[in-house]
Amino acid sequence: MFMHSKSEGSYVPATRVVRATKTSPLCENLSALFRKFPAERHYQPQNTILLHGDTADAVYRVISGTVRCCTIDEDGGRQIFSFQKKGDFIGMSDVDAWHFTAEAVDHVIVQSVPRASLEQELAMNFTLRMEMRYLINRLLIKREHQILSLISHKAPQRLLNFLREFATTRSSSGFTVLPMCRRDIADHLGMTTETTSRAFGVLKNSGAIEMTTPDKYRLLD
Amino acid sequence: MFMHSKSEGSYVPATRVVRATKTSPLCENLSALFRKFPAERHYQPQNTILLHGDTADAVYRVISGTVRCCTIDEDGGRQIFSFQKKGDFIGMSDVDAWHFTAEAVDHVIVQSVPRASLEQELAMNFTLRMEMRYLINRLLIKREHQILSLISHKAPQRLLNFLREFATTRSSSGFTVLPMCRRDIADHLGMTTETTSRAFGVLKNSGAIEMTTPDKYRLLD
DNA sequence: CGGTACGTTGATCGTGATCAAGGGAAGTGG
DNA sequence: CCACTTCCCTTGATCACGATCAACGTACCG
Repeated sequence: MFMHSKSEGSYVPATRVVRATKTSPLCENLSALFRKFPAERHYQPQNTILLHGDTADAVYRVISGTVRCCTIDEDGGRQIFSFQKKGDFIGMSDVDAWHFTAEAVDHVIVQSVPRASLEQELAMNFTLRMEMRYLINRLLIKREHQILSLISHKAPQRLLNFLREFATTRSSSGFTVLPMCRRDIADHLGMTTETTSRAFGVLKNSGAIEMTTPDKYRLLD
Repeated sequence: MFMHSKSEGSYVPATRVVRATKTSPLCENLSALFRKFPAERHYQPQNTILLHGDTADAVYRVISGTVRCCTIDEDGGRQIFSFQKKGDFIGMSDVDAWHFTAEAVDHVIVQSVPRASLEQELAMNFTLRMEMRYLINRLLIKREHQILSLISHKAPQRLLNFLREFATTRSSSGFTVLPMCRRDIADHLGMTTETTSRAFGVLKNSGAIEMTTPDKYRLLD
């Protein structure tokens, strides 16, 4: 007898929330650079924005929609490292070739700055260089938190942490909409779709979250 | 009946080895900077080299010995992100405070460059900046490989990958000595000491490695 | 209307965590 | 020098979590 308890409040939450990366830095200089290249590109759901291995000839910023950044291993396994949303930058760390693939989850609009322009600006602008360093350092710290989370948390806790972080960056209040499917969440958290679905069930039954449809949730407690 | 088979060659290896990060980059300018600060510091086993949260007022390079870089979560769980050895740099990514702790595994000798000197040099030296970017990008890619490995490989495979990578960076030929204990390896690979010990057993029985003492191994196949 | 993709739930099985015990090496104090 | 502790490695037994295999309902779409 070791099924999930269906009783209320049985799921221990909190106290171990991944130390949230501080509020997103302003990156004034970087933003200013993007303002010089206002052209927008649109991507339909599931379309590729940039492909692992291709020349990293630009950097991107998400204007709207959700982008998943992932790699595929030789066994066909996919790992989604992050979901990028409005205001997030993509591809800042790569120097020559993309070390990951970026795909549109829903309808996505991005701006891009040619790599050459970025490099030119970087050579002259000290503050921009510092912004980049902070950005990439935060990325590294985030990856290490993900490793820690994978090792020390069970599936429902990882999902809860994800939903919490996702909520802070998306909805200001009330319900949060999940633009991605269960498979995407599973590949992000390192589990199967079935486990993801069951983890949602655990969180609902324990009163940690409330859901109206499979893609809308609200944090409780 | 689902114990490990004790028969020879039963353990499927290879084909999915984490794409090894290329041979370590030269980092000529960075090395030159370190040559200007030849003073060495010595650390006894288990001693702290730098502490998570302290001001990142220097960067380090390992002269000899092995350093473990780790973080401790609020439940006491420890995650060792990397073992740094001769020639490796430590603390290049942090801008203000250390986001991890570095400890000596065995007797360790390091050199250090004051942060201020690094920053001064960075401001003037384009090549040095590029070296730093490559270094940190490789670090990020390495972390993402670690995540992928955690998700898609079983314990013996993870251990084998670790032993392979460790061997390439340590011993040129023949046997490789493990300076760290099972607990350190376990905390690096995200498993328990018992599982680590059993994983060694699997690799030995499958003919993937050969061991004389618990801290000396040789890769076969 | 059939096909497909997605979410959910159930049943079973395997990996690894956990609990427990024992052996060997090294250090300490009598 | 030996009793004693302590740490590390190993092995065994059991159990929980999550993967896997399977089935089903629903929404969407050509």
